[in-house]
Amino acid sequence: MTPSSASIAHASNNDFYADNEKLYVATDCIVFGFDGEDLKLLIFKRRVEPDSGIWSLIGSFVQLDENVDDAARRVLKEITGLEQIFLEQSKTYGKADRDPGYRCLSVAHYALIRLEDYDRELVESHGAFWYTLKELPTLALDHDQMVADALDKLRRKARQQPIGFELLPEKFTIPQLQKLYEAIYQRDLDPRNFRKKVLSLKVLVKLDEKDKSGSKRGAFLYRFDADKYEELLESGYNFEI
Amino acid sequence: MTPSSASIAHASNNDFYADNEKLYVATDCIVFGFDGEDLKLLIFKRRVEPDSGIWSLIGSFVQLDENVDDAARRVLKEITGLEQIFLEQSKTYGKADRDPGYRCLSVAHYALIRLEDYDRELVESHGAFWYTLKELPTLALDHDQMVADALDKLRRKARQQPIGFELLPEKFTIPQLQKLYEAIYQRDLDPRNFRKKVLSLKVLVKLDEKDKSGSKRGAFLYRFDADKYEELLESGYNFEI
DNA sequence: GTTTTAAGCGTACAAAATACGTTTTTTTAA
DNA sequence: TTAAAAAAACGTATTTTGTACGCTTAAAAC
Repeated sequence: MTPSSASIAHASNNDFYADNEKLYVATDCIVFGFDGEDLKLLIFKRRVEPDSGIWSLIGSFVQLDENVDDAARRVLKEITGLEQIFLEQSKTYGKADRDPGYRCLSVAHYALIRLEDYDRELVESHGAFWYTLKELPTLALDHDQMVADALDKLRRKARQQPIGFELLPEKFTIPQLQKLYEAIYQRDLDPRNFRKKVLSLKVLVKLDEKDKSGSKRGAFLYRFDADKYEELLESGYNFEI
Repeated sequence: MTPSSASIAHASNNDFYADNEKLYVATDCIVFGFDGEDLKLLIFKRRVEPDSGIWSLIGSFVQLDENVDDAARRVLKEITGLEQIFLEQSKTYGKADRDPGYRCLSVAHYALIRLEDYDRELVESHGAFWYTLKELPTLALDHDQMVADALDKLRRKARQQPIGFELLPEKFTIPQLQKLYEAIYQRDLDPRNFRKKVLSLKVLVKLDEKDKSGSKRGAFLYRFDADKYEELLESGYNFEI
C-alpha cells in the first residue's frame, strides 16, 4: 500500500483495508412520479432467485472509475430510459450490518420524473412498477428508511424551491399544481390562497389553451419559466411555497 | 463472488469490483466551535511527509466492521477527546477523481462542540488548530467545498431547530446567543427582536445568576431546557429562529 | 453624582399567512 | 330553455408574524 498525496486528508493513514477484504459502494434511487392524484414511487420486484419476489429500490454498485452521482444517473437511464432528470443526493446509509451478505454502503439519491415520459417497455422488462406511497409494500434492507428520508428531503426542498414542475407535464393547470403540492405535503391547501401564492412567484407563464380534463369549465394551462426563475433567484428572491 | 440476499437491492448484480481493485471509504469531519465572537473550524496541518504543511479536515478511513457514523465519532474522540457531541451527516463526496492517489469516497459529517470542553493537549498533539471562517486557509482536495456545504447545512439546521445551544456553555446569556446566531447567519440581528423571538420559543430557563463579562450591567444567564424542547416538538411546535 | 454602555421592555408599523365571500364559465339535467 | 351544479378565478377581511425603533434600567467608570 503506497501512501499517496491523498492520505494527508486523514488523521491516521494506517487503517487501510486488508487486501482480502472489501467494502462495496452502491447507490439506490428513490424515484418519484405524480399521476395527478398521488405521489408514486418506482420499485422493482426481483424475478429470479435468490430473493425472488422481494421488493426494493432500483440501484447498482458504483463502478471504480465512476462518479457516484453518475452511477445513479446510469441506473435511472437503465430502468426508465430517461436522461437529464432532476436527481439529488439524499443520504448515505453506512451501518456495518445493513446488508447481511457483505459490507456494502449505499449513497441514496432521489429523482423526480414525469410519468408520461418514461419508457414503459423498459420499466416492465426490469420488473419495475409504480406504487403510490400508501400502497407501498415493505421493501428490502433499509430501503423503507431511505424512502422516508427521501420524502422528508423532497418536502423540505419543495418548500424552498419551485421543484414541483419536475413532476408535471410541460403544460399544467394551477389546480393540477395544487394537487401535486397537496400530495407532497400530505395536507389540503386552500385553492384561492394557493393560486395567489404561486402566481406571486412570477415564474408561471399563462398560455392561451385550456385543459378540460379536470372540470366542466376547464382551467388555463401554464408553463414554468426557467429563465425567469434563474433571474429572480440571482436577485435573492425567496421561493417558499 | 457469492451473490447474497443483499444483491436483490440492485437492478444488476454483475458489476462487482474486480478482485485486484479497491474503492476506499473515508469520513471527514467539519468541526464547528464558537469563541463568543466568531465561528471556528478545527483543521489540522500534516507534519510529516508526504504533504507536510498542507491543511485539511480531520478524518479517517471507515473500518470494515464499523458504521460510517461511528467512524466519524471515533475521529472526533481521537482528536478532541470528546464523546456524545452533536454530529450529523452532511454529504457524500464521490467524484472518481476527487483524490488523485486512489479511488476514495468520503462521507462528510459536521459536528458542533463547546470550545471550553475539548482536550487541548490532544488537539495540539495531532497538529490540529482552530481557525475562524474568515482566516481559513485553502484546504486539501475538495475540503473547501465540504466546508461550504456544511456551513450551508448548519445554517438551514439552525433556522429550524434550536441547535445553537450545542455550541455554547451550559449557561449563557441572550446577548451571547445572539452573537452566535449572528456568526452563523453572517448578519446583524436586532437585539430587541432577537430577545423577543428566542424567549417566545419557551425553551430557555432564566437563572438567578448574571454574567458580567460582557458588559458593565451584566446579563442574566439562561440554560436550554431539553425536556421542554422535546415536549413542544412532539406537539408540532415550530422552532424557526 | 454624572456619564456611559449594554440589558431589557415596550409599541408602532409592514408584510405574510390564513380564512372565506363572490363571480364566472361550462356541463348536465330538469 | 332554463335551472342546478361544480370548479375556476378573483377579491377582501382578519390574524399572525416580522421588522423598526423608542424608552427605561442597572452597574461600572470617571
